[in-house]
Amino acid sequence: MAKALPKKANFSEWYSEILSMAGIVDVRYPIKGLCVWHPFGLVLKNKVYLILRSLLDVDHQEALFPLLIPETEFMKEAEHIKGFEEEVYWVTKGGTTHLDVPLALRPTSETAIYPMFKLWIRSHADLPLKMYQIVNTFRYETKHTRPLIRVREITSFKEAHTAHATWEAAEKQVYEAVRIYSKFYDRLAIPHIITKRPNWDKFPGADYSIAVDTLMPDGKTLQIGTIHHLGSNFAKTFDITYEDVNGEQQYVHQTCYGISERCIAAVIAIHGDDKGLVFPPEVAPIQVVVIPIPFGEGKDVLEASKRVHKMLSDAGFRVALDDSDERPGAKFYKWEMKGVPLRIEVGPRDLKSNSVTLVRRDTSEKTSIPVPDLVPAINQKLKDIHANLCVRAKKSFDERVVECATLSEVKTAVKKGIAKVNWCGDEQCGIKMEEGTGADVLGELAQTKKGKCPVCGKKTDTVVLMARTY
RNA sequence: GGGGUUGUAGGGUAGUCUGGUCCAUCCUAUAGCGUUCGGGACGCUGUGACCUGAGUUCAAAUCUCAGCAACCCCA
Repeated sequence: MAKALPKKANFSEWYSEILSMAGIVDVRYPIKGLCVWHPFGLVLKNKVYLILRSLLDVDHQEALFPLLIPETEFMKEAEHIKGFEEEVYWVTKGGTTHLDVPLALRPTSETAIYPMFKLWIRSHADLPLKMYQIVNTFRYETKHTRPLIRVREITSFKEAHTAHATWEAAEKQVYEAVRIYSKFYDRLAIPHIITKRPNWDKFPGADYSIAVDTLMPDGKTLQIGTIHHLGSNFAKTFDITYEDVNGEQQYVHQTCYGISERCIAAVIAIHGDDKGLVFPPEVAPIQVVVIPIPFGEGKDVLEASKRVHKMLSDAGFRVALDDSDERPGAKFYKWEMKGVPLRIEVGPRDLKSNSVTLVRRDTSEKTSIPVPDLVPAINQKLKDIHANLCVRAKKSFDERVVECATLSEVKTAVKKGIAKVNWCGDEQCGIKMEEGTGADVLGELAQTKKGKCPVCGKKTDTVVLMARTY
């Protein structure tokens, strides 16, 4: 028997094994925190980012800014530098020549983009300006790195940057970004929760930050998106102004919001099971695999399999025919591990009745489908699979979100998931809550509920989420 | 941030304590051939490794130091 995948209950081990066994990434690249996307993993990534692009392309323009940022620009925004200074890679030499101005490898691109915004924005007619780019960014992570989750090169950072005439218009964009991200994760069947990060945890240089978190199988939360209201902080630093209708110069108000390949980690971690990957059909690199079950010479079966393959391919499905000479059982295991949503078995029994056997990855349900009905049947099954993944993931998520009134309740809840607890809003209390439970305050929920702060006992309506985080 | 452990074929390991027996063991992978094939087949014949550098020594996978990398624990 081939090497077995560890059970998903041992999540850490399962996660790193499946990445390598299924061919998502290879972590053996000889620099800490960097890894290589395998072709199969890259197709997955591209399918996922296609969704993200389609949601943004409605009213954002895609651009591409350079990787290097001169120290002189990077150092302009004081809070921003402080937030990143320990994590920046610096280029200090060109060949053998020492550079007078060191160049930063972007840890994020505000300081690359905003000097250009200054040149581009002249009048209120130029606003709002909404741009995004999908690029690699570098952060010298000192904590333990983990593929797709905590890396030193983020290979696929989608960062959007917008500029608006007023603070209120920028805030409206924040809500719009929340809506876009929420829709994105719905398409991936990833349950998620939106909070406003506490002040001590906001993006360096922002007025406030909103975060999208999901819950991993081991009970830790994963931040899978952030949205920042930058106010006019960067506008003042980079002198980004526009002429308003009265002919006066005003600072712009900005937002930025980002999603990284952590979204891929979430898809893998949340939908996968003991047999391997499970993909929502929309992003599955292969949606249907056709497996011939030969007998004797096996020519008839193979011919029939080829016809099925062509029919599905012509119908627009991403379909593979596995006519290698492994045994059928070995093929079943292999394609299940790779997360293919539907398997079609074509064998002598099927041939006799001009039908095929259709097997779902998520439920293992088997059905016999007459060949003429195959295309509509597959369309329906793929829809059913997506719906089932949504329901299944949501259930597992909801079961692990627990309302708590005391710190000891929080401490118990965060062993398995997320604790909901009241908070008076005082930073000192927030820090005590973190210290007392070993968990982090994710942020405030928009919904309120009457209660008391578990530290000072003050009455409050504010509810925060707490969890152990990645 | 602090502490610890480890590095041997594509992956997992034995050998390291006590230097020579080791052109290195086993499982897996992989190539060829044959028998197989409705849930991880089997036989035969092959392929393939001691992290990098320096040191100690007649002799280093084995001992020492440094680097790089991986993992674990604590804050």
